[in-house]
Amino acid sequence: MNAALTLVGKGRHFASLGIREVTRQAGVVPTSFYRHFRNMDDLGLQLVDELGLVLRRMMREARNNVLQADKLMEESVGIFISHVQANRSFFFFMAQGLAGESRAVQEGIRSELRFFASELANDLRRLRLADHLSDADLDLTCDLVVRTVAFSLTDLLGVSPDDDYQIEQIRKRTTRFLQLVFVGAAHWQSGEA
Amino acid sequence: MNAALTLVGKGRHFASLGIREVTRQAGVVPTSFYRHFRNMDDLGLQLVDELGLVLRRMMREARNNVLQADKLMEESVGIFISHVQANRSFFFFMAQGLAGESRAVQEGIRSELRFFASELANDLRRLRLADHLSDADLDLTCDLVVRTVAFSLTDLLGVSPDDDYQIEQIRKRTTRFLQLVFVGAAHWQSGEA
DNA sequence: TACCGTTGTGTACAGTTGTTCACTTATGTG
DNA sequence: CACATAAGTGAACAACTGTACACAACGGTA
Repeated sequence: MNAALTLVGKGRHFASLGIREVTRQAGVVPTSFYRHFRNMDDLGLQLVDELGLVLRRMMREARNNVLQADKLMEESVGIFISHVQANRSFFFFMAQGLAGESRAVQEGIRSELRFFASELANDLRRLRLADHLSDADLDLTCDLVVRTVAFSLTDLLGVSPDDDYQIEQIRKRTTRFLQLVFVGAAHWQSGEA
Repeated sequence: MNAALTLVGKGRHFASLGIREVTRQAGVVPTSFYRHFRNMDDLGLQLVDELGLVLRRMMREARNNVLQADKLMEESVGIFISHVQANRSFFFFMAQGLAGESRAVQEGIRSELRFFASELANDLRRLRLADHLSDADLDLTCDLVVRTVAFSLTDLLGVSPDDDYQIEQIRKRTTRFLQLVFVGAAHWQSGEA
């Protein structure tokens, strides 16, 4: 799994990886692959599971560090970006998988995102930051937030990890996107659709 | 190019396509490939160009059909969805390319999206629908709109093209996302960041 | 009609791929 | 220690890959 991730981190697309290639990178004979996975799809699914862990760690850190509500978005986006930097390959895999070859991997990642959005909704409820929104409208908002951040991932992975200027631009832009969404949510009234 | 697109439409990922595979699908001998393209990346780039045409057609139709501002979003999302249905393979290619293997293709698609966002900003200015926003804030809003729609693409491509119920759900959800963004834009004041 | 540039063909080759099988080696538990 | 299970090995296979080359059919223009 590390080998596959490494290759993805080097810019290869997961869908184009072969068994021999992965085992070569892992420094192991091709047949060893079958001791652990049935095929590449299987490996992909297990990577999705590990990705889930990465996302949960990120969520936990965000929850711990965002105590006062006013800096909520800046801090969260910052944490997001630093986790992406620290687990670049994983997030490459995630970005690729969203439109990937394997339906199962695709669905796995999508469901991680859904989970993330629902946890976010819980937190906002708990912090009483969304009292005027119905459950459905809060879900809508959180879904949009997660999508926006997920799309920023594409930007982030497109620039070199030490191009601090560009990363800062992405950070600011993403933060403003979220502010825009929350301003929308603050003035949202259910009936208006 | 049609052959490659067909394979992508069948669920294959562009990055995993080979020259022989594509020529086989095209009903042509492998060597013929080199009469038209230097390699698969080259083919991808030419597909991006054609994708540009598809997007421009879509934009034109949206401009013609959205005369009264009140139904702007419903109509636009509808047009978007019908174009996706009519050019499914192209949009598969686009969704894949955003996190694809070839940096050039990736940048090409991204620049199509930027163009799209800037045209959208022009239109909104022209229709005087965004008079209270600075140019920068209007750009921000339009960028977010385009991203949101682009992400919906992933949802749309994930469901069967004749699953009318699910498509309708996506249509409604995407529309509401856009409404949320525009409510945000309407109440946005530059200073608040 | 003769000609030329474009597209397509057939053959060839060396390298890579996924998968199989019988085998050795490592690892941790009773 | 002995032993069962897990992990890794090496050789072999047929199938497939990208690419090269010399040659043939096509289409339009002079």
